[in-house]
Parts: sequence; C-alpha cells; structure tokens
Amino acid sequence: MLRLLDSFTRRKVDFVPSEPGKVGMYLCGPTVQNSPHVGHGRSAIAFDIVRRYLTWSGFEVRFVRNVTDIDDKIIVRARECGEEVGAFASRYADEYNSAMAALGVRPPDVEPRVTGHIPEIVALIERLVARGVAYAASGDVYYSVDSFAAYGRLSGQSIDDLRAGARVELGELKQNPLDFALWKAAKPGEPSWSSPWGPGRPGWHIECSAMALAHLGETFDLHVGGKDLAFPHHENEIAQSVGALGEGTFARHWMHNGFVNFNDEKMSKSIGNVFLIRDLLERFDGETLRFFLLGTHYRSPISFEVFEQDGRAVFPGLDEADRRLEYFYGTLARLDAFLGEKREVSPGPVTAGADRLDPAVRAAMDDDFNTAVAVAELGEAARAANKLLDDPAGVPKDVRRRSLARLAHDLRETAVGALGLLGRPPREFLHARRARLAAARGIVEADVAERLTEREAARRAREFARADELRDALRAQGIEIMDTSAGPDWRIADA
RNA sequence: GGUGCCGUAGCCAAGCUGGUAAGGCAGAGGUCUGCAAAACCUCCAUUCACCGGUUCAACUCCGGUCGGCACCUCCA
Repeated sequence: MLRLLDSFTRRKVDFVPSEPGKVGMYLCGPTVQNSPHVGHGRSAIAFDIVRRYLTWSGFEVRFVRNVTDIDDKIIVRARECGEEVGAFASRYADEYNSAMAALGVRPPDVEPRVTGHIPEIVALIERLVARGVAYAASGDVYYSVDSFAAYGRLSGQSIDDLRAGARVELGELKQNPLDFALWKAAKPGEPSWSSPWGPGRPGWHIECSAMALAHLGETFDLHVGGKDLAFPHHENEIAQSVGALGEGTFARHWMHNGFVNFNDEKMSKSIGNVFLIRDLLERFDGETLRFFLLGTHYRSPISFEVFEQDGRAVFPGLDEADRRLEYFYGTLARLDAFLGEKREVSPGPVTAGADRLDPAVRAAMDDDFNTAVAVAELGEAARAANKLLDDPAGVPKDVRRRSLARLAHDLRETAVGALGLLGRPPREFLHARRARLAAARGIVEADVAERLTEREAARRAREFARADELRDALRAQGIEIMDTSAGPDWRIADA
C-alpha cells in the first residue's frame, strides 16, 4: 500500500485514488521568464518520480504540468530583451523542457499554457464573482479572502496571522490587504484579452485552478509543487477552486518538495547563488544530477555544497554521485558481459539476496517515495552481483547464471521504473563519462590507447619494468589502467 | 510579530504510527593481481544538539533550551 505525506493534513495517508486504478495529478510548472536552475530540476524530478512510480505500480496516471507564459515578470523581462512576449515565453519554455529532458524527466501528458486557457479562466472568475466571493474594481477583479473560511489552512495560518505580517501596502482597490488579483486590467502596451471587466490578463494564481479543473476535472487526486508555492499560490488555488465549486472539490492530496540550498542557504536570485542546470550540464551528466538529487528524500532540504579550488568550482556531492553512477553502470556492464545474449530470467532458485531488490524498492517507494532507501537497495543489489561475479565458489552454475540474470534484470527494471535511472546502455554512459572527464583534463583518448597498446606489448614480452613505467606515466596524468581478462581498459582516476 | 521545517559518525544521508542506529563518501586492514586499478571481504555512532517528562522501553511521543533554515513580497 502506497502511503504519502499529505501536506494539507500533515499526515501520512494511504493513497487511494478516487477512481480505482486512475490518478489525476497536477504540478505547478515553470513561469517561463528565465533559465531553469537546480531547484526547478529538483521539483521536476521529485514529481517525475511520483508519476513514474505510480505508473510503474499499475496506475493509469494523467499528469498535467502547466506552463505559465504570461505574467508581470515575463512582460518586464521580454521588454528588457526587446522581444515579443509570446516568443520570449516560448523560448524559455523550450529551454525548460530540454533541460528537464536531460535530467530524465518525462514530458507531462498535458502541458497547458495560460494563454491557451483565457476563456476557462474568465469563466472561473465570473463564477467567483457570481458567487459573491470576488469583486471587480476599476477593471481588476479581486478574490475576497474573508469569504473563504478555510483560507490559510494549507499553510497553517489564519487570516489574522497573515494580516498581521502582511507587508503589502493597502491598495485602495482591495477590501482586505490579503485579497489577491484574479484579473488585472491591462496597462498600455501590455498583452491583453477582452473580458467582462475590460481588457486585461489573468492574475498569478487563477491559471492553475482553471487549468487543473479543465484537464483533470472538478476533483483530482494529487496537486504537487515546491514548498515555496504553498503560500500564497496553492492557498489561493484552493480558495479559488473551492470558492467556485464548493466544499470537497479540487485536489484530494497535496505534496510539496523541499528546497535546494546552497551552503545551507536557500538558492535565491537576489543572493546570486543560483546554479543553472545548463551550466551544470556542461560538467556533469544529467543522470548524475538526477542521482544526486534522489539521494535525499524529496521533502528534506538538499545541501548543495560548492567550494572553490584552484579557481574552479567543486561540487563534492555531484562528484560523488558521478562516481557512484560509474559503479552502477560498471556493474551492469560486467553483468552484460557475463550474460551475453542470454539475459532472460529463467524460473528456478536463485542465491540469497538475488531476488530482494524488487520488493525492497517497492517497500521504500511505498513509504512516501523514499528514493534514498531505494537507491541504497540498488547498491545492495549491485554489490551482490559483483560478489557473485567475482566469486562463484559454492554456487551451482545454473543458479549463478539465473541469479545474475535476475539481478541484471531487476537492477534495470526497478531503477528505470521507480527512479528513472540506469536506463542507458552501460557502455554509453561509461564512455561519455570518461570522455567528459578526459576532455576536462586535456587528455586525448587516442594517445592513451596508443600507450596502452605499447604497454600491452611490453607486458606480453614480460618486460614489467617497462610496462610499469608506462603505467606510472599515465597515472601521473590521472589515468588508471585496468588489466582485465578481456584486455586493458582505462578510466580517469578519482580526484 | 505569526507560521512551518531542521539539528543522526570526519562529510553526505535514511530511520521518527517507540522496541534498541540503512546506505554512500572518506579512512584502516585484507582477497584478487607480475605490480596495480576495478571489484569483493572485514572494521569504522553503547549513540542520534542539549535538558526534563511520558513509558517496561524514545533518535523516534510531550514540554523547554540552544543553534540553523524557510514562508508571511516574486520564487521549484
């Protein structure tokens, strides 16, 4: 039974979708006004995992992730760039999607855009006005938080608490400083759509209500997003949706992911400690970033440590993740080499531990998507595989082969199904990694191959002194030679 | 001021509907190897910021203290 921590009730609950076997899920996607940073990646990956695991568990998931392609900042930024708003937003939406693809995030089933849902938004606002929970003022429309008794429940605050801390100056149009805009009257030169209140555009929160309702219906199972969206964004979404449709509508459960912190402080554009995904991708494989992020539970803050060494940024966590991924893919490569073409798992007994990965990963994921434990289980399985590969003593041949086939199969199956990891041919990852590290150190791969051949000749002639000399020379460059039964191979030594 | 989160070995990080500390990195020793590397094996927290309380039993529950972070304004 899958259990998840519902951030609305702050309790772990059994997850039972309203319609058996089917799940409707909404994630607040990006406001496309800038290049995506690690925090965007974490959120996208965290919920990609939720979606993947639900799907892998047999649910039919309808996953909606919107693109907010019109808002104040987009207008300002587009103007700064001298670009037309629509083209500007599209450009960043494309960048977002390609960055997420590099992180192994699968595209949503539906990717609605705000500008494609103006009629739905206007209709929802009209409904709120008709119900008396929203009011028009000089071409704007505001939501009256006082009309919604449950306002603040998601974020655990009362209207009074919020009002006390509100830093917003009381705009004369708002009846309560906490009231928020559903519709904003157009200022000269801004993109606008016609509405019963005159030309304008949607406020920040209404679009998610409208698009979620449009694509998932009046009630759906999961609404997810970053912790920072809980207030006011998600709070307002609830107010709008329940305000328009009544009690018991909208999201049944809420999930929020934690932040990525930089040296223990939240990444923030104003502090200037934001790490762009595209910059990190120049140095690390997208899968490495994903692996690193999955090492921490989605609700916990991730400390993204960075320090400078020899004038160059060093990311210890990413380096470690990269090395670990090399281990996993290396294990898969060994398994593939052993199994050859016959990789199917035959029925019959396997060694102790060779069949525990699948249930262990499911148990971990069933407990509020504990990816850290799932990854640890992957490690246990890889170790068991390597051990059996290294030391066949005492294990009947057929049992050994079957166990290794099972391990190879489950390693991939669970890693891909639950975590979106280890889905590539091992050689591809291994060679890409080596090439990347080699390039960073100015090592020419062809030169290494040449020296390796030279050393092999020396070894064959049993001129070990000469062979060792060549190896030491390569090691001085940070290259490690690995003599295997299939001939010499090499890797970049760990820093 | 209001609200919420966090503090587990040198570092990263699970566990927290109570029953006696997963995993990874680093480190030490070992197996394998012509020598190595990789891989594998063994060791590495009598203790979970601190102080009280509840309990037969607390890292896990309650109260308090200290320290850190976040939200209340745009933010994944």
